[in-house]
Amino acid sequence: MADVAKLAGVGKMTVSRLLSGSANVSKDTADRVHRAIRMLNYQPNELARSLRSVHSNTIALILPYLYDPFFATCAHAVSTVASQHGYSVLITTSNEKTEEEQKQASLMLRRRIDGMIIIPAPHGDGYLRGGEFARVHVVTMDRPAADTRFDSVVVNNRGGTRAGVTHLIEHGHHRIAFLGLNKSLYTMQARYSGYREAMSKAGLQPESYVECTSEEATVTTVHSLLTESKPPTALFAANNLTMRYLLHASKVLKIDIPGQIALAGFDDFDIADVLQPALTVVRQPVYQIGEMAANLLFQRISRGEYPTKGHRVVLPVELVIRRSCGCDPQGISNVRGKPQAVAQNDDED
Amino acid sequence: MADVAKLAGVGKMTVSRLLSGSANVSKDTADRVHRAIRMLNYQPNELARSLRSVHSNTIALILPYLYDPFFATCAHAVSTVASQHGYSVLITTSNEKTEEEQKQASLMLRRRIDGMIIIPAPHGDGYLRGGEFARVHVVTMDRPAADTRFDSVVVNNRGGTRAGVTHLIEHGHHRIAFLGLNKSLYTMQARYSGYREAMSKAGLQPESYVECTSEEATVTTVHSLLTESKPPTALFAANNLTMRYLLHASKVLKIDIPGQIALAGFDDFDIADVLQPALTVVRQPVYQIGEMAANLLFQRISRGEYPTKGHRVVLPVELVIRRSCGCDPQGISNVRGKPQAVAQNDDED
DNA sequence: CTGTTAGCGCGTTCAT
DNA sequence: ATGAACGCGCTAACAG
Repeated sequence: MADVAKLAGVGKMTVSRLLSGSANVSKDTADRVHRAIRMLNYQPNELARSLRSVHSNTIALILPYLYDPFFATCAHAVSTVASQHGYSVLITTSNEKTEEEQKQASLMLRRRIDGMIIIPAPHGDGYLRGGEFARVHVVTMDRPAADTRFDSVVVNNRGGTRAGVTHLIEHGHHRIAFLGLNKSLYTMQARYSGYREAMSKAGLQPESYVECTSEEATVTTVHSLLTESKPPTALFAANNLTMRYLLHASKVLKIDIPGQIALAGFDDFDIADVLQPALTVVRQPVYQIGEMAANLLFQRISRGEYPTKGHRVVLPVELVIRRSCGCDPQGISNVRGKPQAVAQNDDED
Repeated sequence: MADVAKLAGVGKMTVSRLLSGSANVSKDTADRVHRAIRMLNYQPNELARSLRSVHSNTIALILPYLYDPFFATCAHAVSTVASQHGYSVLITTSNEKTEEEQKQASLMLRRRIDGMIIIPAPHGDGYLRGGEFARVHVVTMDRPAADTRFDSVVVNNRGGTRAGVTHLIEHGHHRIAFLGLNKSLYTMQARYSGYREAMSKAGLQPESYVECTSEEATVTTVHSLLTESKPPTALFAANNLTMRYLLHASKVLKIDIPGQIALAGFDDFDIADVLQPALTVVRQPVYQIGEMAANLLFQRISRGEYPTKGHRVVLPVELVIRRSCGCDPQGISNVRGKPQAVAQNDDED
């Protein structure tokens, strides 16, 4: 920068001012400076800029995995919004491990990020209460934060599941099993609650939570489930991955869907409508989750104050009825299924 | 840091040395400093550290989309390797647009990143020849770089496609169509070459490239393809997305696979083996692409020199035979299909 | 083994 | 409207 200033015959400050647009610079000198910048191919050092000013124009994004399409889509949304605000995104994966998440979070702090968006690992975000996080803006998504200071964006897990399970009940099913991943995940618990509510409301007995840990294990689990004395006649898959395990198991065990067993699940995905049969699912607004989280974060950043109470945003979901639940085939014009809004209840999640 | 030094009764340099482990510090003073650090809850400022030293311990990752599972998995690998090396990753999406990519790339440069990994948009990486990139380490993946100074990691697109198409030919098909995305993508061109080679070698006439731009358009395209005077009896989908379009079209048009039309594609994905029929695909080592790219980058960073000639690494692919090609159903033990190595040819890509 | 000096490249604060 | 100092937090280069 000193070189530019010298070449243009001005002080460094004039160059600085011109670049940040903070003060008025006469048309004449501005031109000279611009030319000098071109000549020398000058690029400002953002590092030095961040060191001097307080903000780094960088936010951190910490999530469990990147190869999960749900998380990746959230990340894409965050990245897009950040870009629009002129911010960069430092991304890291926690592999659902608290220690990794915490380690990365404090590394980010040392890098002086202006804010962070986290999909917290189960039980793990207590560290956010620590003093070092007192002066950072934090927003969590998909799962709420333990610390109520922070904003979080979640979807209507309970209501959505209730709608999905209720739909299965309306098909005449009495014994419906709920299959999910690791029980300690917030989303799994919320969805299981929705399942129990739907069953109870219909006067049915909720079954206990069935945990699917792997593709292979799920085959065994489903097999034993179906050879019980009173086997379920319908299954609800708590998320994408569970659904995949289930589909694999149903293929291996040669289960006819929806003839023998009806099926519905939480979270829509790319080829859910192309499968045989097309899957009935609760669709969540994946991109919007990330978008909303990022917007909340930038809102906080621009306000600059650290509120004592965070807000929990609950995004609505919709039931997409296709064929795996037992509904009739639909015409070509409606091959994607007709989304059906799920009543939104503000205090739900 | 000055506070820590004062509290411990030492100079700032001692603290600095202790933290970076660059020189020996006596056990005695080290303890005092450590205690002071605890007391004051001192966290080093990585920004200042980067400004002073030459390296920022940060790399940039620029890719088209994050919601594409292929790209996301590459990103996950990069993030994991970077973490192992103590590096952070600045991520951005280009949306396959050259301008966005270039803009982000130079922003990264101003942030003084130590290296960058790019999945370059078509035609777009000429800017990498610019002088500002002379002092950065760059590795591209999935697609080669225009500038031969840089390393790149690609897979055996041509050989893999040749193997897949040849397999279809061995099933007795003579008219095989090749469907892909935007023709200007490197991978599409390489795969189309492989297709033509396989056809020519078998004495068959390669069909022209069929471009699938959207789900809806593909329905129309496939329909007109199949109502030609001599319609193809087999289709090869050049990637994941094309395959999805194709599956959608085959559902809408009620095409029986593999009875009416045989099908194979490039790039395996999560539920390809669960579909009816299970898909025969060329599987590429997605995670390894990102891993290898990151390793190459860190290798370059640690060497510190900027070579004039980059190396192109070609990763092998394998043909996973399932049912959509017309092969017989396989037992449960082999439901994932049996991968079959594709002969690797060093100068292929 | 440890302290001192001198910047890294900027922006803030004062002066002009 | 512009320039000169000073300092952000840290480390490289020399001292001792």
